Amino acid sequence: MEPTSETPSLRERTRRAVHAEITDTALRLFAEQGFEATTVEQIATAAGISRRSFFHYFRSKEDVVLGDLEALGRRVRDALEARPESESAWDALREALKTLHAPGSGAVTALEIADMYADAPSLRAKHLEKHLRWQELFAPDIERRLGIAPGTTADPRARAVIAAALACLDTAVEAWRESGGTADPVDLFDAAVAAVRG
Amino acid sequence: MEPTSETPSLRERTRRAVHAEITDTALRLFAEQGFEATTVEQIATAAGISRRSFFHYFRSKEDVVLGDLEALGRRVRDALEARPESESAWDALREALKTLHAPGSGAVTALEIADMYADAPSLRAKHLEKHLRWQELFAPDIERRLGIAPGTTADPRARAVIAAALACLDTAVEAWRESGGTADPVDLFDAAVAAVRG
DNA sequence: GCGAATGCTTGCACCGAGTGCAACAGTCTG
DNA sequence: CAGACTGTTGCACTCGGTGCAAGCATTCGC
Repeated sequence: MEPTSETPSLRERTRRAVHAEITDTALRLFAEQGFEATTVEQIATAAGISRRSFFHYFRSKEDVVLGDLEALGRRVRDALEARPESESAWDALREALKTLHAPGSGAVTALEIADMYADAPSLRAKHLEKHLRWQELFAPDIERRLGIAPGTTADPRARAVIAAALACLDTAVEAWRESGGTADPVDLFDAAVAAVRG
Repeated sequence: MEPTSETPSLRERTRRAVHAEITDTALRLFAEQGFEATTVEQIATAAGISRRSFFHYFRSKEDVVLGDLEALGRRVRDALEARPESESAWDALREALKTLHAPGSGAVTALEIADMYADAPSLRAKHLEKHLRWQELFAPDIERRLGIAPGTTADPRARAVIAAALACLDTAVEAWRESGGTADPVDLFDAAVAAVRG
């Protein structure tokens, strides 16, 4: 066992460093020549590791861009569960999703990331795939807010509401990208949600 | 040029026959051993053609299952545009999407297809990808119903509503699959839509 | 501090999806 | 029948991704 909260042990530190190095290198290459045109071979070489090692750090090329959407999902879920008990499913979801509107540090801008999504179908695909996991992650809370018994068999309602909210998020981001980053993403998101709720 | 509406010419007929043969063979294999466990090699051999020829008929392995979602999308769009002018975006979409609830002929049941989706991420991925095309296909009509000027730059609303409706469809189908095909898909869909609309 | 267990890197061989190309066989037209 | 056209096929290749085993560094127990 390693110390989990102590100094992260040399191994852990180098691991994180390599991870960061790969991420930076890859994102730079993606931004320069496009996601699909960049091979794992190139990334590995540029990052100073072997092709094989790349796959020890990332399960797929897409995962470099996606980052840790798993952890992000948990953060949103926590924000969701922190919303007032009385708040409606939609309101709680909308506010919880706004916590995603974060700084965006790093040399590669959020706009460039959005551009990658725009011309790489496989990237969009894995992104949407992660959203399906979020559905299950948020479902318990949303079921409660909708007044659905937790064990209800095959009830599409909670998942539908969550999927709809995530669709609002994605269309808002896409619209923001199309605006060249000039529009306010939160406004776009709110507009999308309002339109969906009729 | 070939006659487009005449007797479809031998070539065209054999082409269709081979297409159908591949589809049947592939779906049977998928149902038997699973989508991912089935290789294109196997399908081609079982269908009596070469691996290379398979890719002359289908762009990808997934396309065999997806069928012609392009054409299906156009049919839904036509149904959408046929809805009364005065109908709201949501109502029109909901009713138009119900036209998808069709017979389902063929040796492989709709339930088996749904099962394939359930355990093949790449299949889900391409499916969702097609939905993005549908978004653009339905957008003009929905923008009109929402009272948005057609040329409006980067407005997420129409696409958000469409994506939300499609999400309802997908979650309804998924819930139907989980019920083992016992629940009524149309009821599930209506319930999902009602929940999303708050 | 030493040896052993552990973990990371790497090369290698392999698989499966998908593509470009060129040769070949069948069909259709003049 | 000759020539244009179209579909089939094999071949070689690219790329993402995985299993395996050898080698090297680190870490842990004594």
